[in-house]
Amino acid sequence: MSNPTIYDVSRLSGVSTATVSRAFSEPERVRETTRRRVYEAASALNYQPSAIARAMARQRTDKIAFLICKKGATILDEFYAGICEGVMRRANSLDYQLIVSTAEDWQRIPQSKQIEGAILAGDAQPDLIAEFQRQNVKVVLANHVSPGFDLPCIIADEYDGVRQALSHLVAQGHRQIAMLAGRFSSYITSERYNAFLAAMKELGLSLDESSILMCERDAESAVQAARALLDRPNRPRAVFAFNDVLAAGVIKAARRLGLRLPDELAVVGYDDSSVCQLLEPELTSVHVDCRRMGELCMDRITALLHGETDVPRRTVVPVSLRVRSSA
Amino acid sequence: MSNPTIYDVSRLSGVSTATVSRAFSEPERVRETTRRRVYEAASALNYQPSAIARAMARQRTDKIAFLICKKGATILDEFYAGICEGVMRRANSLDYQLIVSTAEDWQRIPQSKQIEGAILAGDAQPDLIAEFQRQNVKVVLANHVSPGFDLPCIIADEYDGVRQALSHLVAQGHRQIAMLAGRFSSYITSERYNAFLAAMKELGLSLDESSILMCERDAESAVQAARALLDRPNRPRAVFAFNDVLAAGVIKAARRLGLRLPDELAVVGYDDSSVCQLLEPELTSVHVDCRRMGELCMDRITALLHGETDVPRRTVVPVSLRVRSSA
DNA sequence: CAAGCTAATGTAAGTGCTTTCATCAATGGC
DNA sequence: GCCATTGATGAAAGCACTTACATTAGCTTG
Repeated sequence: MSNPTIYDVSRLSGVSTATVSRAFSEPERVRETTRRRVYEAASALNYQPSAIARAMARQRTDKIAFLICKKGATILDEFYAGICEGVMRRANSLDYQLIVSTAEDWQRIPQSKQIEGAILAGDAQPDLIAEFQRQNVKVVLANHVSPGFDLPCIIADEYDGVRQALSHLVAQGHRQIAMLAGRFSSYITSERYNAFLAAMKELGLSLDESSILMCERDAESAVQAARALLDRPNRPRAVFAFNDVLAAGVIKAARRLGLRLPDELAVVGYDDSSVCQLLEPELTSVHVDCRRMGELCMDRITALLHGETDVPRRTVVPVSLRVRSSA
Repeated sequence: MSNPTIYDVSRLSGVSTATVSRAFSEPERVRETTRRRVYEAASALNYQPSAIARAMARQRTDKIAFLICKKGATILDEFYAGICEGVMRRANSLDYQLIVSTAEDWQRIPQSKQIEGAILAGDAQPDLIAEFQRQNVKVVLANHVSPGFDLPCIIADEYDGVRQALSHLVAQGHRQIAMLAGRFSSYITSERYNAFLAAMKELGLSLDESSILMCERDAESAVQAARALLDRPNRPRAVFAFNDVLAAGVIKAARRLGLRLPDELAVVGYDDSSVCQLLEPELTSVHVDCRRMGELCMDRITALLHGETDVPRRTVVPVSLRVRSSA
């Protein structure tokens, strides 16, 4: 019942275990004929090298973790799922095993996980990072920058995303643009906010304090906020929402007021999540290539693991506005 | 630089490695005072037992895999992400490590992964299952039933879901109900289809061949299909869509035709995905507790791993209609 | 207080690979 | 044909734990 070991293969093929081992991990170092003998024996026995034993001997586990650090976020968040998907793809093709978890769950368990690297997505707590560094685990940050640490991080071009969105609205003739943001706690959202201020200035648009709105991060709060905004006597004709869920809220509110989109109200979202194409009108949104971000994370981790020292610290992935019918 | 081992702790605390080992894995078997000495030494050295070495010695890895088997599906599919989330939660709290991947990616890599169990979500290929069984890996199926195998599987109550949806429409006075399904290839969707036929019959509704529609699985196809349906002289007043994306397509089509919902057209979706609350009107949909499904999968796996023999083979999780404003 | 018993601890043999170093075979240059 | 070289293979020592079994310490009890 127990699995065949390298000894069984060694015996059956008549070569030493060293050769069997080499036949599997460095085939070019063993002669063609012997190699074939080994493979035959192996498949006859249905042998597969044990990853555990290998890890033990090599002192490497080929295991890395993807942790969602944003509070309350899970793999159900499309954005993080997208990054995860990218990481997963790359991890699989590089033959790394990927452990997926949230930072909270992860920290609840004392047991050492023997990972070689960790990709932290979202606002990673400094003490988590420090802990990993102490354990000599390589760390890469996704969608976050942690000032205190000198780590590779992969972020989207917030500034350009906001600029593209606003430029588009301007091109449609809008000059009065309201902004709706979820109450933000994360590095990235405040980054986006700064980008908004900067872009408004750059485009020469006046920034009316009253048209900067904050709400909770669910659609219903967005509806409320949007409603208040749209009820004003001098309501804005364009709204830039910090994410698609909020944008959907704005659209809902507009619909309920009987406004025609995009004529009477233009709406732009952010993230280009799957909901954009399900709304009517379809939502114009800033597309962020989160899969790509995930892939880059994995690339940085492997570079670190290979001992490379000149790993880029800050990689900004380009974004692009997907123009649809909401603006 | 290298991590401290059990020997270091043994030396520092003045007890044997066996005792150190026990102090960590069966604390009750070592005297209070010694235990404390061991812990002190361990924390002084910043020692953490190596999961690898432990796995090696114990012949257990505490590692299980969650594989998305549905073709083309990824962790970005909200439904699978939900199951994954449930599995993850439970896995973490039970101190199992979870490897997440798609079945395709998984099979591309020959290397043995040393997992003890696998949770296969969606239509798992028989040969994949057989392969796992051959390797003595415990298997549980999520959202799928594979007739050829005697495996625990966790599925949602398709029949009841459809029945609830249709009953609700009937309660609203509808008698002519059209159905829109994505071209289905999976076990579950055909199950849902059968449930639809059965429920229609049970409710005494006439089933007009022409009001059973199929389309591709994206929103745009649904729009096309719905448009054709709604253009008919004698158009139906209610549509039951097989999932929320299709339902969103129907709503889009209806909006474009200027129909008022739910008065002129009632729409019910399936899955209760996050989009339901973002649409206007909000989409009435059949809620499936996929997190729960994931948790149950994990429970079944652990039962199997503990050698229990009377593990339930077929667990049906209840569903419930979330009534909103689209119907 | 010795015997007997149990609880606590130690000894050492796995666990299945990798890898260093040594050995041996084969090849080529002269 | 001999010696230096290179390439292929083997022997054996880890890697960091667990655990069966042996041993010892600590109590109880008559």
